[in-house]
Amino acid sequence: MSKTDKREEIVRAALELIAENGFHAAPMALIAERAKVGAGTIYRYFANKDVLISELYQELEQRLYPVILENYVENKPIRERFLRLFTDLIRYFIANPLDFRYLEQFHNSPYGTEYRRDKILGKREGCDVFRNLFEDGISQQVVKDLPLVILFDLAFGPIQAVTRDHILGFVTLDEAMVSRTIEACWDGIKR
Amino acid sequence: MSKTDKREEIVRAALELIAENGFHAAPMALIAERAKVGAGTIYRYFANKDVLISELYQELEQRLYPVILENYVENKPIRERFLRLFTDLIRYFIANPLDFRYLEQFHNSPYGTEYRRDKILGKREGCDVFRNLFEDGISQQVVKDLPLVILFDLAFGPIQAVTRDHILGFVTLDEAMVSRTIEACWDGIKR
DNA sequence: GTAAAAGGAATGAACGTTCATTCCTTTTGA
DNA sequence: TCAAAAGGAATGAACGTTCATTCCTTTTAC
Repeated sequence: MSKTDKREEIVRAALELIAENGFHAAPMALIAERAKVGAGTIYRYFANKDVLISELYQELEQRLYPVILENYVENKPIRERFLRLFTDLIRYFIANPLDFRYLEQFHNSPYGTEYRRDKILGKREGCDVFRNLFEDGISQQVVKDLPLVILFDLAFGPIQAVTRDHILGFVTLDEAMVSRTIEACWDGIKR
Repeated sequence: MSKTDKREEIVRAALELIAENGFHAAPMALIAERAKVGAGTIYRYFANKDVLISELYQELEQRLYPVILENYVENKPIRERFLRLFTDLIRYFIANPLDFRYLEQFHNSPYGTEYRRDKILGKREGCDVFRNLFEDGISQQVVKDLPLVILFDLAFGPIQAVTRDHILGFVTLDEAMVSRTIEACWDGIKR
């Protein structure tokens, strides 16, 4: 096994364990076991568990962005851009439930709160498409004139909730249901 | 200090610690210290930590329900009932941020997922006002004909998100902003 | 071409710490 | 005086992390 393979195996094992049952269910020894690697080996690639968790988060973000931007076109009507962006977002998460569950765990942990604070205070560059979309929407008067944070919550809140419920099996999001759900989100933020 | 006082102190200490920094930041020894009680005393009132956590959750639910039902009237238009219910819900959480943060922590833990599964599968009786409201809305054709779970997510998703962001100081929810946010939620679920 | 030597990646047993829980002593209240 | 309640030190399991050692690859020397 090559060097990068080992790193990948560690990251994959951590993703699986944490996504499936949360941080508390992923001791380093278990991550090592699932990655088929010695416990000490993890520390050749990551300084400690916090670093592993944070780097994994960043990797997932970096995988996600290009995919949802692939079909996104800036100079289209706001509504169309919104539907496209959020449809592709839900599709990505449905196709990659481990990624979704991991991001969720991360956001609901002290790591995530800190991260969010940095993003909102502008200390960290995020995926600016969303911000641009909402700002354009406000200035074109097709989106409600509410604080950006609230618009984000109105859009991402339901998306996160329905995706979680689909992955947990509480509801089935087929293409039609995804579409109707995102239309409903749009109804919430549009003027 | 009377017997019930001690129990209350333990519950209060646990609520504070867990709400402020999550389960991992609330070891039994610290709960005991903050409650001004011996570590062993906790076990006279709760069989173990899981029981303490679950009973505290149920207590918070039991405190919440009467408050949001206080001004709720069944035979009013759906829209009015929706606005009243969710406004009172947000107000309660803003007035009781520890309760909100605790419920959030609980819901985002394995306890919470299990709990939610039981509720959705009907194994546990919940606050049926919400279900009745949405079902009435659908049958009166004023609410979108979507699965109940999705309607819940469309309504509770944003509410949870904005409340969290208010409590974390990312936005300020004054009365006007609460009202506009809940109107936006209504726009999302109404036909 | 081959054997010896070096380098460094990988290992997992061992360590110190933290935690939930238990157990035994002390205090309380009737 | 005694049973119940409270206290907190003791316990052992679980955890993240370290480090002496092994193992494997690459380099060196002839």
